[in-house]
Amino acid sequence: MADYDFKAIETKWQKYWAENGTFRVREDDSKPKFYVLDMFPYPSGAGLHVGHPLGYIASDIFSRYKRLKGFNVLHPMGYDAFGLPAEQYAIKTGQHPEKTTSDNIARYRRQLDRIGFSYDWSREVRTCDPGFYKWTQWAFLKMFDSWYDPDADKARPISELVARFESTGYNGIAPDVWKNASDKEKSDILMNYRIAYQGETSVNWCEGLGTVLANDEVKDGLSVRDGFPVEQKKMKQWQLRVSAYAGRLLDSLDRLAWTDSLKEMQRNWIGKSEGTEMVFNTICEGREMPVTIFTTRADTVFGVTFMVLAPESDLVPLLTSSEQKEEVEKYLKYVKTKTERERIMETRTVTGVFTGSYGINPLTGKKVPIWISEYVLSGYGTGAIMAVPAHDSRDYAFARKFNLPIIPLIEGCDVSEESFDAKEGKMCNSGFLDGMDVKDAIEAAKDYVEAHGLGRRKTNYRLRDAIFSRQRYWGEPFPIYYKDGVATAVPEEDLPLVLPPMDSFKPTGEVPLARVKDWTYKGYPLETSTMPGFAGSSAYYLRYMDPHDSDALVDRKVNEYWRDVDLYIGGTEHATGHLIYSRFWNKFLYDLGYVCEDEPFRKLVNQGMIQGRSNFVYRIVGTNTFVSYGLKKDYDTTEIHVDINLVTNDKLDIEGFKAWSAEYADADFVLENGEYICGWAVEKMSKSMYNVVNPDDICDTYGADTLRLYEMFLGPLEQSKPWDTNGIDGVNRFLKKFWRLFRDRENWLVTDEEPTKAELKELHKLIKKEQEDIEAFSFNTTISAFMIAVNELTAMKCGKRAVLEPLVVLLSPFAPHIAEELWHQLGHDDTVTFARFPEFVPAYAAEDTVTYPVQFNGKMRFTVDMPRSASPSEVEAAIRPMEQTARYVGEQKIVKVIVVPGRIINIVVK
RNA sequence: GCCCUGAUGGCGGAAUUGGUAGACGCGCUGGACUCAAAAUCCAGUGUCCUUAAAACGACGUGCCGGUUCGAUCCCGGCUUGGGGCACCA
Repeated sequence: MADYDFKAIETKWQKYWAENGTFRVREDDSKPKFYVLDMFPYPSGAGLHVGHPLGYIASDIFSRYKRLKGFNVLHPMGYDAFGLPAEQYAIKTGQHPEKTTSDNIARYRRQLDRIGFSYDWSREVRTCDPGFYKWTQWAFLKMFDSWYDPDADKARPISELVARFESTGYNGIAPDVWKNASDKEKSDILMNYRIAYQGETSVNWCEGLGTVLANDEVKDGLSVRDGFPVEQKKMKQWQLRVSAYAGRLLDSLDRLAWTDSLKEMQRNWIGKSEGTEMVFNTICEGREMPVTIFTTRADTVFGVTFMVLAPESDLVPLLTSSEQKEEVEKYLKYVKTKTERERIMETRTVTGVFTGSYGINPLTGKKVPIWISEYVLSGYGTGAIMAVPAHDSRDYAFARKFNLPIIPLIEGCDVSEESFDAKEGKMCNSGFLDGMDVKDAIEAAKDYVEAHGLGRRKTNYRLRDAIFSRQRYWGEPFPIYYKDGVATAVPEEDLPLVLPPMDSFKPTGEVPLARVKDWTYKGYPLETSTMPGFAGSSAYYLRYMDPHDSDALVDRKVNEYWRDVDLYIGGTEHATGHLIYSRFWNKFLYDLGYVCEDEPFRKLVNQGMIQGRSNFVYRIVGTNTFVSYGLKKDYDTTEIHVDINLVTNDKLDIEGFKAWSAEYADADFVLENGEYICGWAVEKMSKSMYNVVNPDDICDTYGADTLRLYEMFLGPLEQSKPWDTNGIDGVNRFLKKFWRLFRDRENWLVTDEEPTKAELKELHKLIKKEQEDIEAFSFNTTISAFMIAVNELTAMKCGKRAVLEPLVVLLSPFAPHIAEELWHQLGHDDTVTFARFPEFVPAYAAEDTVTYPVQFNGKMRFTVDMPRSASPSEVEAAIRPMEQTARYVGEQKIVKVIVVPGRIINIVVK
């Protein structure tokens, strides 16, 4: 093996690692643990493109680095295989999801294996595997069997709640009421408390997908998957009481080493707002009824000129007068016909209808009309608001449209054109609040309301309970059956409840499982919905710890060893979905004592997206002539995507292009400098733009080590960037140079000679740099440092074992195949994976210069570098010309320069 | 509208976070080796002025201003790319 033959090397070591189980791990108390996790992929039909492995490469480098540092590293991989996309793909290709999923998985695995990851594949999980989803179902049953105790602020077994109902009563349910209730009534009462519960609410119904969706699966009124319109519908669905955990999910964010932007996204999603609930008495045709509203601006209560109800509010029928009934019904009908998307698009159109009833302002006793409008949401607060048009832009727009009065409450504010929403200024027209600063007035008003029994302080969250059922086939069946209409748990010992085989599962309006004959348990009908995609991904990180355990999700002892994920790498797109759900899921399991950490992911790094880099050719309109990029301004041209495989460094392979499509077979070209230069643009990587780069192709032409190095060299991990093959030769060249450091065409060059000082310096500079950079996730700069070191050592003709051996270890996290080969060639029998990370000796890396802090009259101002050998008088001579710089101190003259050799320069000025 | 982020040569990106801006790589130019090419190696490469060439000098981190002896970095105001949230009372 004279030259660097990456193909032979990579095949050889991938086989070796697999056969020897090199990356198997087990609990080992003699070593500190480290858990590195990738967000497991959804095995889609398109296979991996070059963007997918970016995060995996980074986490693999970190895992390998930690192993060298002596950690026991858990680094697993698996597949998120249940859910809508797999089912949609299966329907599109006319195959069974089970088949497409396992085909896709096999394909993914083949692609992943080529890149040389150090996964412990013996721990692989698949969410669609009954052995896995047994524990998804189990967790659901635990949630079904628990309630959230607000006093303890944690989940507890529902049996404790039942005991309370029986003995002392709770929440208005007296012991007698409970005892006399029927099974059905008891079940209905408990449903209001269970963590996993069935409830009738307004849900996102997606006709195109034939199922309901959770909030994070909907964007701009369209389904995230396939972009079908979504409408609000009242339906009875299984839900998870995520909202009960809103406060804890928010508070413990502070403890996590996540990026600020991601934490901010979660904070926004949880949406905490502290305000006041206030009771307004209402009158409808003589009948009186209290209505509670929520506001964050209790200080503006003197400016209330009307009230508004959400169209879906339960209060609407109670507060509609007979006179207005027709108008109201017309309006409700109109609201119903609008899809969620239309509602969003028309945020500026103001609609509404008067109910015919009135509310009484509890502070002023003033009577105000009650309206209905879609700008008030039924799901937030109480579904009813007090409207203060002067200081809320939405109320303002409504008041203008329907000619309702506007009363300004802040001195000097101008509300003739728009409302004054800012929380600043002095109050007026506000009774006892007059003259107060707004911020103080808010507090004073809250105090007043509480003191006079008109309401109470209340914290609201925007986070909603998660809709947990899907009217689809490819998901976990609910372990629930209906005994005389009462939802009942399938006993734990009968799990998993296996998804029944079906040939046709296309959405027909009827839920697929309802078409399965004998979908029953002990003769009772089973729940026919299945669980959503996020169910299986909510606790998979726990299952990796103990993937083959049939008695527990994770054994308590094993869990106490691995505890939590130390480093989690994945995309930001999961910020409001998976990353909320699994935190919730984990906290729930923690409450019940099944896991020992209440947060699952200690540190989280978001890798950026890799975008495609498309190339264009320019056809002169109406001809079959193509003009090179630099000359196209002289012609009227059409831009056409060209397959990037026909382009090298933006130069078109003209013959290849002609052969690409019959249409271009006899095309003409207007060249510049004898070449056809293509234009380019950054776009999403997709087949239709002919810009998809397959990692397999890179492995074929350059090798996996080059691919790994190059993906990291492209730029900072977190940043999104286009894939640009233009620079890949550089890192490939580096590996070849690295190889030649060890041997020339015929011989191995490594000797046992003592290294020189200069050689040791290069090595130790690199050790230091790599250590610092990897810990900071700055892999691109490490690679730069490597290139410098290799260039230097090549120039020195360094063939010293004492330098080259540690160098191999340093390279192994980045380019494991070549490192493994060289490691063995150097005479080692063990694998480089468990070599020791070379120890940094500062003395070797020490610079020949000394950095002196320069002080003026004892105050540090700047630093100056001087050769280590310089004598104090030489240093002083070098400093003297800085007199000009010294002028700012106020005096013009350097009186004295004090040099403490190797330490400090103090310049005394007068 | 609100909240995060970014903006540095022809390109991707460095810069010990207030101390020599442009590391490293790509590309480009010239040279060596070769019959030739590929591969490899060497040198040069921010802009402008001066020059045979350089040195020296001036200007340079999206724009305008500020703080500082000194600003890619800190402050204020804009322009602009990317992402998130959006009738949440």
